[in-house]
Amino acid sequence: MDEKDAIAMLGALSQEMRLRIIRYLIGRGDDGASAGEIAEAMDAISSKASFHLSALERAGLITSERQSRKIIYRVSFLGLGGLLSFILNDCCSNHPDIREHCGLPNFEC
Amino acid sequence: MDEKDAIAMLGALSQEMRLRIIRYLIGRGDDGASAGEIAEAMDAISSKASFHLSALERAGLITSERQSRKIIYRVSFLGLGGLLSFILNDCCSNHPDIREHCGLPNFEC
DNA sequence: TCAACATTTCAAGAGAGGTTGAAATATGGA
DNA sequence: TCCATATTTCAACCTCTCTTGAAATGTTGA
Repeated sequence: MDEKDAIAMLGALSQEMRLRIIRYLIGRGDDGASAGEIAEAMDAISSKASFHLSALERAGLITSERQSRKIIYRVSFLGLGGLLSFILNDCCSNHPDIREHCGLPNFEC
Repeated sequence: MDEKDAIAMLGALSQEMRLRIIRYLIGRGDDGASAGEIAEAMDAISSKASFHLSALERAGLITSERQSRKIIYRVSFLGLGGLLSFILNDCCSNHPDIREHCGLPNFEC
């Protein structure tokens, strides 16, 4: 996870429908959801949902797996965790007391 | 910190120079840095730096304070912490074991 | 008040990103 | 093979963002 990856992930998350998709997929857990289910849940036409799903996948925030006719999307905990670590470490490595300002519990960075 | 605020912050961070400015200002700590120092550190013309500084300030990620002729910018630990909390809580509230996937130490969400 | 300094604002142009409907691709079952 | 289903790709259009140089604003000291 370098700076370029982080910028791509931040950009992918900074869009209303994409953030809603991430939240929806987190709620679905390991089951994930098909592109059609996601489009319906977002109240969006298929091409719009597909556009945003591919943006999220390109950024490494979700994964896809074909199951017969459907394509199942799942949130990538690895990707999301990597982004959080990037921000936290960029934060904490330079300034040890930032954690406190962040309202986050104490832990080693 | 609602969804709109988070999207604005994520969008503000998802740009190379703005992310570099944040990292630079974190390194400067409470002293902060003037617009001119930041522009020089970023190797950017003043209007370009000013454009990105105002984007970061609008998003709540940095603060500004005039000191005679100069304007001192500082990273907003409150803002940055709020964004982290938003992502973490959105994450953890729905799915308690995501922390583990994130590679983050254990703590209460 | 005037000049130098520090920074922002503005307008214009280039480029990236988002939305839409239609067409294309892929899959499974009759 | 043919049809229905599921999803993506494409092109067109619009909007938003970024960059640049020039002009405007605010501040200090002579």
